[in-house]
Amino acid sequence: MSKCEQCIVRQFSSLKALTKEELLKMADCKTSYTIKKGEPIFQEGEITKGVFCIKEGVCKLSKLSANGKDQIIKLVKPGELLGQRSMIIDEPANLSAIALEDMEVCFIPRTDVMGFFNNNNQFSMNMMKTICGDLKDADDHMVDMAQKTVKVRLAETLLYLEDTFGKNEDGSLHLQLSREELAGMIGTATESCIRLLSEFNKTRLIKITGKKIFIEDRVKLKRMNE
Amino acid sequence: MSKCEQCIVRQFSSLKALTKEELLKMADCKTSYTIKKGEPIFQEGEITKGVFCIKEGVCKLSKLSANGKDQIIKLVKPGELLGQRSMIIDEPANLSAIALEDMEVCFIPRTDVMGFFNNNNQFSMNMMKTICGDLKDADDHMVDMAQKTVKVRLAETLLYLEDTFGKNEDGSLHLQLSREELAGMIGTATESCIRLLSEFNKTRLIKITGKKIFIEDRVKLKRMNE
DNA sequence: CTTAAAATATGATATTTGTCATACTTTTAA
DNA sequence: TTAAAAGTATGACAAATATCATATTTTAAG
Repeated sequence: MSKCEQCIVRQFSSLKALTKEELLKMADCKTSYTIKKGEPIFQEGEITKGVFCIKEGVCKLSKLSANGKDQIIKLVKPGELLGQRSMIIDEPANLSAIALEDMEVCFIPRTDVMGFFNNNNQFSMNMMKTICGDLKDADDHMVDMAQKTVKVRLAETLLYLEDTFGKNEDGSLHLQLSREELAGMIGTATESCIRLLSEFNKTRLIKITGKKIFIEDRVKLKRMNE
Repeated sequence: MSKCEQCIVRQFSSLKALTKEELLKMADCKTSYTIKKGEPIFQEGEITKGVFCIKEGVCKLSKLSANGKDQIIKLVKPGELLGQRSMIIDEPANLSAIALEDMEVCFIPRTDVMGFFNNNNQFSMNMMKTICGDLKDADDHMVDMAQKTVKVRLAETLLYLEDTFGKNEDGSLHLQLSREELAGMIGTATESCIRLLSEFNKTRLIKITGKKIFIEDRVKLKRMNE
């Protein structure tokens, strides 16, 4: 069992407020998992009995809509926690978490997290701030969905992907989403997404080489939402 | 200065966890306001130095989008608190709060709420749960925005308005929104909203008499999102 | 290596939604 | 009380987006 004390990613989440003693205790109660690309960490409606800390790999939080399409609400990266909301209000998961890359995650049982939560004010405050940040993001995202065109949403999403997950050495977006997933992020039909990507490719806003996407003109992509 | 102890609406918010002593203290530090229909409680970007408790009247939380349209994120009713998120992460308001009816609200300064927050675990837990609930609602709402048609969103919104704010004695929706506001809730152009209302009226799903809207066929309205 | 399945791409077309113009109605203020 | 302003309504049209069909390319499985 690896030591939580030495885990770098905890610095990026609410967990950074935990004391050495708490970290030792956490190392005892946690379980580590390896999750392959495409596999779920948990599914919408499932009762999650704790919180997951992402050590490696990116996953999507999505929800199945009545029309059968998967809407992606958020992408989650190493250092972040999953399942905080469900833990606090003790409800089944509202979203599914599915690995977009091979992942390493640690599971910490509800009772233990709640223990830290009640005893360590800084920890609960951090978690609260994270959730408040998520709420702000969700509100902002909702306005975009309601008021911006698919084209603008695609432009914004491409920039977000580069800013958040970076580029490969060749300059292409590091996080590779399928066209269907990209469509799920911007909330449109897969065909519409593909069509707009082609258009962006033709107008030199991006360059597409097989599965790789290169952002060629950040300025014009940014200007689209004005 | 009225007594918080005797205020009924506090039962419906996180404030119900406060002790008698805390309520007495709160009565001392709070300020009561009357806000006329159409007036703001606070605006997007404004620094709010505390939390508002709604005693009477309904308000909308909205955000101005780049295209100049106001997207309504949430309607807030008596008993609920406003400005919790901004208080916790100490940021300017992300949304504007504007009265839809004449309102009575109490303002409680940040430092006082934070005092209760740090000393009364049940209170902070309640507030946290409220925010988690808001986050769930926002995520669900986002999926609707992205995946459902304007027609279905209108049907759902009408049912929501009846369920949440009730009917007048004549059976019409108690909360009267302008067509523009209704359009802002469902995220569409005002004309589109009006057109669909007319259609619903013709097909007897609703009945429109001047500004009044009567829901005539709940079952069919509900079935639209299938 | 070969074949089936999945993902990507594109055309044709239908549907939805937005925009602009304009008329009518209600509310507000002088 | 009346004129102006705001809100509501509707038509005509344009633009955005979805859907269905089908071709091509890529990936996965045997």
